[in-house]
Amino acid sequence: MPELPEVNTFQRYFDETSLQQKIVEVEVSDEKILRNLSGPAFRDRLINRTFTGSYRRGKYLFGELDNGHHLLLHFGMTGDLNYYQAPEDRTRFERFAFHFNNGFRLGFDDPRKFARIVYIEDLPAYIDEVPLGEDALRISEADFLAKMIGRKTSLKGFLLNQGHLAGVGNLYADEICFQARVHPGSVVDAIPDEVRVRLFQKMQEILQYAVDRQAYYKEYPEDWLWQWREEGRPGPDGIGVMERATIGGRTTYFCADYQVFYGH
DNA sequence: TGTGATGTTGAATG
DNA sequence: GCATTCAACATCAC
Repeated sequence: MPELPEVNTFQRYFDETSLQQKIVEVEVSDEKILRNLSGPAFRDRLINRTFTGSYRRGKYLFGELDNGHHLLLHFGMTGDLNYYQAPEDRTRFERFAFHFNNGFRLGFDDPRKFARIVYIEDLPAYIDEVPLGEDALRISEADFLAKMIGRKTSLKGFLLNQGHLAGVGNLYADEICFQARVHPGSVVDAIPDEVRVRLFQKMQEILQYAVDRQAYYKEYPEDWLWQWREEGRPGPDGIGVMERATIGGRTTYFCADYQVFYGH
C-alpha cells in the first residue's frame, strides 16, 4: 500500500529495526526486482555493510550505507518489509532478506514484483536521472504553484507525475481532488489560482494527517473518499452519486456534482 | 474464469 | 526537444 504516508511508515520501521547492524548474509530468493545488479553481485555489494540512516523522497526510500552509497527500496504496488528472527517467520513472498549480526533478518516482500531495488553510488545523480520531483510534504507552496503553470494535463495526471511532485499516488490523488472539491479531470492550466492554493493546502493536510497516523487507514475519518470508493454511492451532502472513470491512466472515483470541473 | 489492483516506464504520439 | 498518453510489466485475490 505504498504511497507517501505508507512509505513514511516503512522508513520508520526500517530505522527502528535495521540501522547500525552489520549485514552478515544476503539471501536472494528472486532477483527479478533487483534492477541493476544480479543476485550474486547484490550480495557482494551488501554483505559486511551497515545501514547508517535513510532518506525518503516521495515513494522512494533510500537506505544509506556506511560506504556513502545508497540502496533504493521502492515498493511498487505490493512491497513490504518484514523484520523477524525465526526462519519460519519468513513470509510467502519474500524476495530477499538481509541477515544482521544480531540474528534478526529484514525481509523484503513483494507478491507482484513491481518493486525495484537499485544500488546507487551517486544519489543526487540518480534522483536527477529518474527524475524525481520534490517531496509532496516538503515542497513549498510557491514551487507547487510554479509546477502547475502551463500544464495541459488533467489534475489527476499532474498529481500522479512523480517528476513534478513526489509521493502522491492513486488513492491520495482522488482524496485531494475530492476534499478540494475539484474534478480530477480538470485541465491544470484552467484551474484558478485560489483553487490551486486550496489543492496545495489539502494535499499537505491530507498527507500529514495520514503520516501522523502511520498510514493506518482505519483511523482515517469516515467521510474520507477512501472509505467508500464505490460507483453509485451517494456523494456528500446528498448531492449526486460517486462516479468511476479512467483519468490520468488510473481508475478514479469522484462526484461530479460536488467537484467542480475547470476546463476550456 | 475474468477482472482489476495503493506504481513506473519506455515507446508512441502530439 | 518537451509534454503527455498508454500499453506492458507479474501475480494475486475476489
